[in-house]
Amino acid sequence: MPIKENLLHSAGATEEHYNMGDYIFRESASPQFYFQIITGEVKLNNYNSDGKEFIQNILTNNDFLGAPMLFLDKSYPMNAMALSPCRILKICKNSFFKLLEMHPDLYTHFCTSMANRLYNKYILMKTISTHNAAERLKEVMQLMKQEQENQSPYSFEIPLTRQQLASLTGLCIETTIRTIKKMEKDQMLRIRNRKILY
DNA sequence: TCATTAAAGTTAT
DNA sequence: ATAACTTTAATGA
Repeated sequence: MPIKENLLHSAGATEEHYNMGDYIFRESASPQFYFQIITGEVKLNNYNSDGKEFIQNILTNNDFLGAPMLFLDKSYPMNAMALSPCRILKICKNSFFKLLEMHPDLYTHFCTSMANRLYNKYILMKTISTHNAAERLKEVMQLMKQEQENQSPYSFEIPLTRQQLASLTGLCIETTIRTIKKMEKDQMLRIRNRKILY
């Protein structure tokens, strides 16, 4: 799914380092680069007027950041912040488009990646807007788990804090915690030293 | 069914 | 130590 590292390098990409808490880009800035995570985790988020955070997505190794906006003459609708120390490949818009033109197969793969992200976004949004707390949380966990090799029950440790889970589903943290406890009782997940196994 | 508030326990830096 | 995260309980929309 990701674009090969050496290919990006030969097209002029540079490797950027970010510390935890650093912004990669901010809401309303204008998109100038294609970013691809080598290692680390990045969240895409917004804050509402009360300061409450909504996390759009949490991205990790080999994911790209904010790429769809390169195709539009619009500013970023969200922030991107490093959740851990990150190594990220960065290449300017023009070089990126040249690269895609030179490699039509790459273009296709890239479109597929974007479509896939969009698809998951639709799934999550429909669940968040129509379903109860347990179903919302289950959907977030399911979407993360489907990337995993091992699909057997309780094999996947959710790499998110309760807080992040709440911010991804639009729930408050207390409801998130209580609902997770209830889901454990209902055998939908297990909890081992505070970590959620799904 | 879920948010809010408050208070306290736990873990990570 | 201090901040960040987790948990429980009470109350109200």
